[in-house]
Amino acid sequence: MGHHCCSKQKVKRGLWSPEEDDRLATHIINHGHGSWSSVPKLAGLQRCGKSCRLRWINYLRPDLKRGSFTEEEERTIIEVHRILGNRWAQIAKHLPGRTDNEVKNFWNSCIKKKLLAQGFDPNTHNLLQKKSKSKTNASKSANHHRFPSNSSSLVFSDDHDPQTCFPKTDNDTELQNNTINFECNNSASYTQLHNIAPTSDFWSNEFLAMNKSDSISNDVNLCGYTLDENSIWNTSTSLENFVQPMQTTQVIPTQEIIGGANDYDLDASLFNMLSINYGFEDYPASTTILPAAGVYGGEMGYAMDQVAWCEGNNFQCGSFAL
DNA sequence: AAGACCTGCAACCGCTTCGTC
DNA sequence: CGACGAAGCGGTTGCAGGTCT
Repeated sequence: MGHHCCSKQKVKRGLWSPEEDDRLATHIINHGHGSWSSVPKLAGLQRCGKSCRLRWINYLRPDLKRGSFTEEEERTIIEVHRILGNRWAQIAKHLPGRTDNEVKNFWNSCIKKKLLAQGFDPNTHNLLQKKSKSKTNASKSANHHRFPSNSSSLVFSDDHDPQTCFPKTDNDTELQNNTINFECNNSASYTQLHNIAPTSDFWSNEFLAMNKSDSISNDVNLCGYTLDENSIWNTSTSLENFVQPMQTTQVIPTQEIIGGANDYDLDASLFNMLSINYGFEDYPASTTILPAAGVYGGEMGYAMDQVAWCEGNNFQCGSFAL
């Protein structure tokens, strides 16, 4: 079965011969590709336009880099994939001379296996978890590893449903102390406050560094950052590197949800519970994440949260979900 | 040596997005 | 605003070459 664009034509398929490559390259170098559907005819090829386009983009383009991926490229792919997922074309834009097809193949044949061998889920970049007997129990118990043993205020019992947790406060007072308090109200025995805060190292070293690098999408999937809970959340109530929010705060509206509902599990709900909605106000010359005042807004039903940061006077915002 | 199996990669397929009318 | 064609994109397939048994 041929493509839609060439179903009426008699087209050759399969591997390209050197002669075909030469015809196509010569034509495009001399005349440009214009409309791809007209390229086969103009170049004298028994191929469909779609096939010509692919051959040019993936193989004949003069600016393509040949050879194996470098370690630097590999790191870039992993980092960008952690944020963007399987958006190969977007990932390839961060690797000059590489094509989306090449990146995709490299991911599937090499990086994926490496991550699995290291115990990471290549889809989520989280640590792989052992499957338990029942889905419910599995999801409930699986989350303990996220938090360090010394984070006593963040330990939940198996009979506790994190989805019923909600921020204790919606006023500014506690936020201005750089603390985020959650209360679990489904059981009297779990009515305790949890003071958590992202560590400054996380934001400054990981998240901000990424967003300084290039034009990464505003849609930020932070699930990967939950891998090293010690570097993300701590129980400290002081965040010396955080800038105090202003009294009047612009809350960034919710943006596109990343990830599908299919992936939703207790990991997600737990992470959602611990997530923070940040709002921002113009804060000159700061590259620091700003926790906003009055950000809770009673919207914990959302399966996602927002985060934002500023670089100079440019404010960025993103959403994350699992 | 030969067949089975594995791996990497080029190419295809079908869906989505974009642009034009 | 909807229809249509072109382009873009990601998942999948098929094949050649390598490795294993």
